Amino acid sequence: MTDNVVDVERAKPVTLGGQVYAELCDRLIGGELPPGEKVSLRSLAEALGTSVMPVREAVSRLVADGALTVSPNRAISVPIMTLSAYQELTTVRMAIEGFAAERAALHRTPSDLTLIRRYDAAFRHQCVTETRDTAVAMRANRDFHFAVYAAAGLPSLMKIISGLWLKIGPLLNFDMRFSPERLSLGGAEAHHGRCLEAIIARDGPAARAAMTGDIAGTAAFIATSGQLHD
Amino acid sequence: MTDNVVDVERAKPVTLGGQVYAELCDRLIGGELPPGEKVSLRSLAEALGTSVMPVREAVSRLVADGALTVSPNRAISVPIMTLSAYQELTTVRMAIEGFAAERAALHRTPSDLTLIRRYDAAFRHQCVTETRDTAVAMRANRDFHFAVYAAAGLPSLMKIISGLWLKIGPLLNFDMRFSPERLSLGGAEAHHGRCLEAIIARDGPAARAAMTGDIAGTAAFIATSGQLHD
DNA sequence: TCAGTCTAAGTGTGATCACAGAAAGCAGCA
DNA sequence: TGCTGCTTTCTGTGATCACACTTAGACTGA
Repeated sequence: MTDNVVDVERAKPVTLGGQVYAELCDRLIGGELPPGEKVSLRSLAEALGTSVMPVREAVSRLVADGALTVSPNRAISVPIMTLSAYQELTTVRMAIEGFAAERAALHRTPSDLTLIRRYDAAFRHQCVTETRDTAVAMRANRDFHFAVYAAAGLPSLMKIISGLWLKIGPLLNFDMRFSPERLSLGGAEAHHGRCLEAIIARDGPAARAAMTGDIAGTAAFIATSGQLHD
Repeated sequence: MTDNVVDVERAKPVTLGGQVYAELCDRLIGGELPPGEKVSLRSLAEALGTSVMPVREAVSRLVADGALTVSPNRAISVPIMTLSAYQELTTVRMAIEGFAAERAALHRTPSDLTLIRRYDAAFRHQCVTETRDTAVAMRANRDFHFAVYAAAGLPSLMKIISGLWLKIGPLLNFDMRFSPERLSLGGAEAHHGRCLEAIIARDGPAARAAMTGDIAGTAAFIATSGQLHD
């Protein structure tokens, strides 16, 4: 989890394996690899123009993160989330990301605040515009969240949250492709707005409440999409 | 992080790389690899009787977890924690493990309770006995904590906590080797007792308070050992 | 005795080969 | 048409080799 794509600022990894890891992270949270998709080391290596070695290392890390699963048949695929697993992940996210938002409200610097404001405005713009680009909107949403988490000033917590988003990403983005009009159905704009205000006011509990509300909202949205079984 | 050693129950990994990963985790949290120790792929492979390939995969995962670091010189070593990094990790631990304890108090089953009781008794026994075995005591402490976290019923949270312990382990256990008599100085027994009682009484906030108190106590103990700089 | 150089061993990373096992495609029979 | 059995391809895993780079050490020179 040294250099997840979800990190706000990222440097191009020096090692080839690291680049493949970053590339796979991008595809994963971008919804290009839908849940259940099988992944082959050799075909991926050929597609990326490298040998299997860097792909092996990247996939190994992704499997360790839980972003990919290896079947008993040794087949690698994007995990198909069950309803209970998703609910569990949502519970964990509300606790951890809620805590991060609370810390952010108490420790944010002025530069943190301008960054958060910028991404909030970008997301809000995508919500009201007619020619809505889902990918851009999702990117703005991600940037907003991680700008908040970065303001908490806890790098190791950011890495943990990155790992959580890596698991949530495929489901979230793949669903969004099929129903982009429901982007703001969970009330994301409202939650973001309340979170931003709480951070401005240095009101920790309110920031936590807004963030957990946002997560619960998107979770409810996903639950109604019918992609989850079990 | 598929199969950390710190997990309470673990199955022997089928793949050779997984076995090496488990072995390295054991050495790491057991204090056999002190902070700053350099690690070589080939020598490790020879010591474990395998080729470099499985070691490479294991080390790659450990580096991704932050349990090992690779220098700009591409040298792999156990990271030397700075004081600020340790404080940050402690903050994160108090939030996450505190939440886990709170959840455990609310969701524990009778079988969870018997397990927690057993490990608490084992740790307490090591604290009062004359012929104290530090390694056994640390093992009991770890088992107690993870029995509590397992009772929270959130597997993904357990993996996250495992990752945190992987970073804390070397420092904690290596320090303990030099000052075993201070094992109970942080008031670990008292905190464990209060945590157990809170879990029995299904008192979430009390369980969280006891757990955060325990973590803060060991953190203060480490801070006085003088191993931390910067 | 000390500084400088130069060689040799060791480092991680990437590529290629070898191997056991699992799918998949396809022919042949009922 | 539908099922069985074989064969070919493809899978991940482990081992080995190649390469650029760093580092430790001995050796030479002053």
